[in-house]
Amino acid sequence: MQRHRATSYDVARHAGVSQSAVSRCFKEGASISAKTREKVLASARELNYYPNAIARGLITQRSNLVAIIISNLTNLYYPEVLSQLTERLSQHGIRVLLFTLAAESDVDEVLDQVWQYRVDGAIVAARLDPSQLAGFADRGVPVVLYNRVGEDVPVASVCCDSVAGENLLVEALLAHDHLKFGIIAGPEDSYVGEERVNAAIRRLQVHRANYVLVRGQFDYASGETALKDIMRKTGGEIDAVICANDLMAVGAIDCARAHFGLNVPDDISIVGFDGVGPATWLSYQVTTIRQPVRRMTEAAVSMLLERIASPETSPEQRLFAGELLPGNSARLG
Amino acid sequence: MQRHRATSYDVARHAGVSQSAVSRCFKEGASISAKTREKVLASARELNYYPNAIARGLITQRSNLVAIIISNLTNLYYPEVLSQLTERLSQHGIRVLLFTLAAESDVDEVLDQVWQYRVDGAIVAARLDPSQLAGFADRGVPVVLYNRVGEDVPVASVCCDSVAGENLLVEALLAHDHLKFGIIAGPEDSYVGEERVNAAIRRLQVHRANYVLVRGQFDYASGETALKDIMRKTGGEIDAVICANDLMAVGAIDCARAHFGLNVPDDISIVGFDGVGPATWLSYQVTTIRQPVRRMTEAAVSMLLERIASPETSPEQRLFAGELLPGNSARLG
DNA sequence: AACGTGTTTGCATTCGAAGTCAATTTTTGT
DNA sequence: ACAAAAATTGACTTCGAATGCAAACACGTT
Repeated sequence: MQRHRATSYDVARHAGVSQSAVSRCFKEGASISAKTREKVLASARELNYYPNAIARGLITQRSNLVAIIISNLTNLYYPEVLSQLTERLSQHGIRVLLFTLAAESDVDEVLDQVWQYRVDGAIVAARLDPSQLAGFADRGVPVVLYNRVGEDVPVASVCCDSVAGENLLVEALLAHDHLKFGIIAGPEDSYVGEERVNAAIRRLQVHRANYVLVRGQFDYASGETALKDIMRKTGGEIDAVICANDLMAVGAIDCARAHFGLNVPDDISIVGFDGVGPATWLSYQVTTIRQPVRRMTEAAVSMLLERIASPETSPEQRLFAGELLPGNSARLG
Repeated sequence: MQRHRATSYDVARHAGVSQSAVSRCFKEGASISAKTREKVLASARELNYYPNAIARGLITQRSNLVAIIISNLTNLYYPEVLSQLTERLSQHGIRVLLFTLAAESDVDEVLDQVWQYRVDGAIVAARLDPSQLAGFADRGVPVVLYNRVGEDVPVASVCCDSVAGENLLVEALLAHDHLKFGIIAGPEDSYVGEERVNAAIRRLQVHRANYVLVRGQFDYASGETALKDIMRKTGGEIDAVICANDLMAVGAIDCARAHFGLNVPDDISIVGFDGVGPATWLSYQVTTIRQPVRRMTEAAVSMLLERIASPETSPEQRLFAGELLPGNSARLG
């Protein structure tokens, strides 16, 4: 039995029916009598037959595969997103073809592969330029962007509202006598990173507050070094640091305490974004915006399924408000 | 161009050659003249043709897909493993079909899907019983287990040596006057969890040391509650806590500090296992065993590729020693 | 010009399941 | 019991690329 895996013909022969009958047994609502069905399923079980999804995909023009393209799996926020997306898709009988990117700008190499597998759709958490988006449109492959919107081109997308979130944070800080700000941005090619930082800056400018900006890489280590940079640049004259994500906030908090002997939040306030696991750990309790991950992944999957079912569904942006986690890393009360 | 994606026939017609010629252009080392090749590739580019991997898979009996089955993506350790595996496989032209499990014992439901997609191989970080392993063997699908070994059945596997690792930790603790131990285990259905805990216990027994055991779920919260349990059960008479992974160690450290006002490591030593990111953060600096993830993923991928190329390659276990990270959460000096 | 060698090329078939259509069986109504 | 309607069935074709085989071609020799 090992060399040659059973095909529908093998099962048909074994059950004394035609291949068509076997095929129909595995399709919901196909015309088949209960008796034949039983007979076929028994043979299938005996021969260890599983329909070949590859062959099925070829004829039905539906691979039941969805590509998930994701940039920083190591970012603590994405693993949760990924596992939720996978779980939800799998409940709908759809498998996940995973593509990871070292940097958000590496999408191109990956897309070639995506086209070859004739995926039914894609969920993308990476920046796509208009020509890349056109690639999806040309091939009739629905996409849903995750935490990104189509630049210039309308695309279906699910986002957590960066602007509203940063406004909440900045307003809260300003309302409690913070005047001098540091900002720890993400890498320049990150969409969310730029969006969050720009939102914060705009808000600070409205209030004519001062700030210095330093770039990090979204990881713990860059939170540390970025804070050092900020302290050096400002001579320690800093009330609050706004970080583009929680992981850098955590790095900055540790650095403030260990390296500068500062008390967080009494001497310095540090805020993040995401609401990932470590943000709520007792040592940090980061003041941050928590993204409603469950609702967002739910939305992404249902939007995608909808578009797979009817490709002409028009683009839609779903913007979810984040929740302010007061935490204890900022002086807010 | 959108409705109907170009096929090799379209390209053939456009370039004025046969379909065979087109096919040969996309195969390394096939018999094709430079001139035709150019012509075909030009047409392919113009028509936006990408070979259909589904159709190719059907005829070649190779899907170029590998299943990765992984249990706790939220465990901080696995995202890194997953992204490295994906990256390495993708360098060999192999795509990843991802299957996530809520609990390690849910494998069965997932395997049905795996069979349907005719994957060329699988990397599994979940417990497989002999009958499940037989399923792979029967179908000639090579498997490599990650951090697990075949129970009763020999299977290719890559592991970090739990026994050696725990021995290092326990010996170090015993050598520095720790006498009363707490153990925070993982869920019962976790392979690595049990292996680590059993190794630690055996070592403690050799030295006739006392211990109490409490079960957690491998997450931060259960590290906290488990420590509380241990403190309650022992009335606080505890020198060291051995945790089945870093995440619970971090939870326990925070709990010891915040809830019991203990100083780590002066009042209590807490050790973990994995060497994940947060373990090295300044607030924790967990004394732990770091798994050589890069070497392990490299080994897993190359073992799998080897077995895909020659299915008769006999089972092999590769056991990697972990490195003791002294950290600063245990009194070892 | 005829021959042999080696390279390109196209034809025809194959992979495994799904779906169309016509033939057959079963069910229903009278 | 019989015709008409409905349900079930099987033969055959289809999806798109790969490949064995034989035909066609290029090129160098004599």
